[in-house]
Amino acid sequence: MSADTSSLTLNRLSVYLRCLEHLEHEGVEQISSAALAERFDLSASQIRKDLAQFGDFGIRGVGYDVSLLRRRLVDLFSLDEENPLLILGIGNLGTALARFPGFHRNGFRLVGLFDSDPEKVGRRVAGLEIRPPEEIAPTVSRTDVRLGILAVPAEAAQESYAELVAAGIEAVLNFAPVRLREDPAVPVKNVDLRIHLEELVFRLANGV
Amino acid sequence: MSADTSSLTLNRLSVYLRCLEHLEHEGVEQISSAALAERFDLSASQIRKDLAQFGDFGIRGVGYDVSLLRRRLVDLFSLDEENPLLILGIGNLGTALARFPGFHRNGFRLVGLFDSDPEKVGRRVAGLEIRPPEEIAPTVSRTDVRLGILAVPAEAAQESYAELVAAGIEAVLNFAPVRLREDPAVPVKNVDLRIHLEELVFRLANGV
DNA sequence: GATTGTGAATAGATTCACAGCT
DNA sequence: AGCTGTGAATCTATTCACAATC
Repeated sequence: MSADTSSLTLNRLSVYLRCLEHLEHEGVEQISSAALAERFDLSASQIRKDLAQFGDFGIRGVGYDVSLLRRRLVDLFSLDEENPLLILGIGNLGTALARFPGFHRNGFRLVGLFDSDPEKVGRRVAGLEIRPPEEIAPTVSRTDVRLGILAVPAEAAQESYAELVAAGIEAVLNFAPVRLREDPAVPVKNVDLRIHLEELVFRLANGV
Repeated sequence: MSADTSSLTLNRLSVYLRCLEHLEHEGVEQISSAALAERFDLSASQIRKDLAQFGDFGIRGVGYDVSLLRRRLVDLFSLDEENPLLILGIGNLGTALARFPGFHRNGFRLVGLFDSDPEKVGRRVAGLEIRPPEEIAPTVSRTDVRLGILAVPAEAAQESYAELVAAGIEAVLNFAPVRLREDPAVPVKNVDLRIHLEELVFRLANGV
């Protein structure tokens, strides 16, 4: 299947999923691409093209069945299962992420919290006990967790990424403001909060 | 000046800034676009094109002066001043963001925390007292804060955005997983953590 | 009559390749 | 001799416009 889908398309599909959840909650049953675009300030032809990559989800002359399309997208992203996650680095940000509701429902489940600081090991956050990094590999074997969230300080990020790779983690969401040297088998998605602020400040200073 | 710079370019410039900070810390004084690209897995011609949009920062035959280029980028993003920020919604995520070191140095300064929950008003987080949303407007007048971070639950996001707009905030970083109906004068950048996880899960399930 | 799915057209971003400096 | 800055070439993404379908 289309493994060559761009990040742009995939990320828009996630947005459509949020919109559909919203509409289903409101009790809307059918919607056309034009109405969806109007309602959430999207592009109708882009919605159709994005969706058409994965199947004929709509009905010509009618539109899309909100609930059915939502289920299709949930299925596309394997969100019907509970995808296990672990977090390495339980500082301020790691703690907040551990408590973040979106990581406990909606297709994800936190199965481990790790920190190299012996002071933190043994504490409980969000119902899980913080464990030392040596225990990542056993957790991977036990739970089949494939996704790791990296929330360590910038200095430790490269080394911590290597620990995740060595333990068998297959993809990493990196919150450290550092460009990691990637292992080709373990893709990294970076989330750098300052990047967004910097863009907004630039635009404010330069008139959009 | 080029106010028509794409987000793609601006975000890469932020990445270059991180790389230069790293290099300066290591004591590197000069670097060519090719070496920079090699070191951080970037594209040399793209680095040159991105930088050339804002001036002739390099020296032909030599490369870029690390410290000088870093200062140019800091200047470009107005990070030499301390850009004031406020946060609306001091739950788990808002609290973590308030404590996030990147929002206290590196060109930003938190000047206000707001929450509509009377239980929370009066508590102190990261050295600031949480205040009710009515006090956003006075804070805007007093501190000239232009940037607001929205960290409220999804249901409250649209209304809270409207409060920020009404109080005179000029740009918003939205952490709620909702597409906001935007006021054309107050741009929104969305940070949806689930989007990234969903992309990674999709790629794992479909072989990159 | 309305709306999808899609090839063709346009717009935008990246890479190439080299002339122009140091 | 080496590396930047940049137009031209390529690649990617978005929008248009309409035939196919309900």
